Amino acid sequence: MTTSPAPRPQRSTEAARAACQVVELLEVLWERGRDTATPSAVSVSQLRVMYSLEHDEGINLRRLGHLLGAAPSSVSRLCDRLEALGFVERTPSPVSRRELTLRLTQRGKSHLAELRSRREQMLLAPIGVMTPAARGALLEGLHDFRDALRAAVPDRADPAREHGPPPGSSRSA
Amino acid sequence: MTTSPAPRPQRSTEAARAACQVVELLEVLWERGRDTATPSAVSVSQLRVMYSLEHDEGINLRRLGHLLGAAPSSVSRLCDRLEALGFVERTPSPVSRRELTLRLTQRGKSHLAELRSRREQMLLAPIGVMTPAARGALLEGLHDFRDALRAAVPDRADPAREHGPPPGSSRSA
DNA sequence: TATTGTTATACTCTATAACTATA
DNA sequence: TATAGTTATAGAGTATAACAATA
Repeated sequence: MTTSPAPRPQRSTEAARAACQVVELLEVLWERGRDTATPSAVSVSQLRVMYSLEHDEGINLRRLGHLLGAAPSSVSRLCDRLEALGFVERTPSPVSRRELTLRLTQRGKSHLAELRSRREQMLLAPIGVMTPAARGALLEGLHDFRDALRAAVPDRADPAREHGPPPGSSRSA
Repeated sequence: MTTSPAPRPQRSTEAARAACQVVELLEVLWERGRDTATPSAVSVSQLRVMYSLEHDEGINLRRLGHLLGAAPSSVSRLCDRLEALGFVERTPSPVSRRELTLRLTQRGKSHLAELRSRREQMLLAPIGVMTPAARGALLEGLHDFRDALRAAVPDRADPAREHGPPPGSSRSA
């Protein structure tokens, strides 16, 4: 008898653990040289703003706050700095005169591209010492993982969640 | 003989890009629910301190600053908070009365373990929807990638770099 | 009145410079 | 004098609360 497909949940656990370990290493590696690398360095918080604006162009400030899990006042201040850097643009909303339209500027997009390029560059050496088989497995696994994560990360400009608290709000101690 | 090993550098580039994309998603996902999840939440900065102390137990404050790429004063303040939380312990060094010995407390280690457990938990659902083959590839690829990163991330308590003073000590009165 | 964005105030993180104690 | 750690001061990120303009 063929034994059951046996989901092997421990494989998932191991993969999750490995992912955490990798991210921890990158948190240290990338953060360490963050602002020594470029003249105008943006903070992690500012970076998260830019990610969100890249994905959801033209959203308003409160919506951005929801995406980031941040208070409107925090986002307002973040946008102050990003606007001063010329990376983000605040324009009046065409639909409501009390709302803003937030957007990455071309300069902001370029900066994001450069940062990504630098980060990728830092990974090439470690990836280069891996065996071709391991490299292929990494590529395949990460692609699928990324797609699964995109589906799992909530919101991402889903206006339906404007009013309801997410179902997972169990306030158990 | 087997046909050309053909380094295929573009495979590395693709893998690096996929890694960046995954980390960006996790930066948003994990940060968003950071301090809503637990009563005593530590910031990303404090977390980096804890990672370093976990790996290099008993180092002094300046060494920790080097590992983090942070100024001694910043590290001192970070340790103030972490000590107040009961996660880090500052004791006099046995070898020099002007140095400190920094260590995670048992409570700090537990907190770290809980945080990791929560993060892993958040990944189980997305990993669970992947095909078994992709999951296996992810696991294998991440393991090797992690090992390669560990070798590539410099320092990690290498006392040889104690005296490399960054060029930039210009003092104009 | 309810909502959008901003400002007021307070606390944390970070850095440079000044300071104390030790080597 | 040089080094290890702390404190002083300042700028940035964050939150809650109060506020102005708009719906």
